[in-house]
Amino acid sequence: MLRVATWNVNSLKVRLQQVLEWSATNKPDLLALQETKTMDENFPLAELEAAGYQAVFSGQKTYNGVAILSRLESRPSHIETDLPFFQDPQRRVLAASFGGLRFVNVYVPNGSDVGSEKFAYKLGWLEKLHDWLKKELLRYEKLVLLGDFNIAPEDRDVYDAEAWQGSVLVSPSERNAFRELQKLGLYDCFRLFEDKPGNFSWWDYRAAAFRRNHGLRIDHILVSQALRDVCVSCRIDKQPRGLERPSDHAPVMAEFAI
DNA sequence: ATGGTCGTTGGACGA
Repeated sequence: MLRVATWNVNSLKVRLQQVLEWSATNKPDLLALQETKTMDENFPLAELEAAGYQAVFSGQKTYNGVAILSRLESRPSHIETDLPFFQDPQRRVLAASFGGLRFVNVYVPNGSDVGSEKFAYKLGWLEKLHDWLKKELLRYEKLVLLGDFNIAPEDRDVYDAEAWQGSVLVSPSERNAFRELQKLGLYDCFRLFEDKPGNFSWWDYRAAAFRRNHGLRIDHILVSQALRDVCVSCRIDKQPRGLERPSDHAPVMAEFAI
C-alpha cells in the first residue's frame, strides 16, 4: 500500500511538531508540504530525518515554499523546482520521481482578487502547469499532482456557493483551469469516494470559520489513470485543524493498492 | 452573539 498526503502547513517552523505528530500517526509514505515559509538553510532536516523521513525542499524567505517528505526506500530523482519556460522567484513547485512514481507538489498562487495582477499571474501559472503536465503524463504512467490548488472545483466544494459566486478560488476562469488539468487525464481522488457537499480542506482563521464549517475544498490529490485504478481511499483529516495554533488547512491523504 | 486571524516581521503584506 502506498499512502500519499498533502498539507499546507502555513509555516513549517511553527507547525513542525504537528507535522511530526501527524506523520507518526498517519504514516504517509510521501507527504507534500506547502507554505513552508522557510529558507533552505533553515529547513528542519535533522528533525525530519530523525523521524524517518528523507526530504527535498525548495524554499524562500517569508512566503511560499514547498517540500516533499518521503519514507520510501527509493531516493528521489529527477527533481524539478520550476515550471519550464517560466522564470519565477516564487517557490511553488517541487517534483520528484520515486522509482516509477512521479510526484508533483504545487502551491498554486492564491490570486488575491478576480481581475487583479495577482489573479492574472495565477491563471498564467496554471496554464504553464497544464502545458508541463501534458508532457509529464506522456513520460510517467503513474503521476500524482497534489497540493494547495487555491481552487474549489465545484459549488459542492464551497460552504456558501451563492455568497462566493464569482470570487477568487471559485471563479469560472479558475474552475476552467482546474477542468483543463482533469482533461489531461488527472482524476480527483476525493471525488472517487465522496459525492456530498460540506467536505472542506481550508477554513479562514477569522470569524470562527472552522467551528461553523465555513470552508472550501481547495487542497487536492489528482492522479493519472493508472493510479486512479488502484486508489482505495481518500480523506481529509480535520483533526489537526482543531489543535491549538493550527494551520488554516487540513491534510488530505490517499491510499493506493500498489 | 451575524462574528476580522495568522505568520513573518518589526510596518504592512499576503493569505
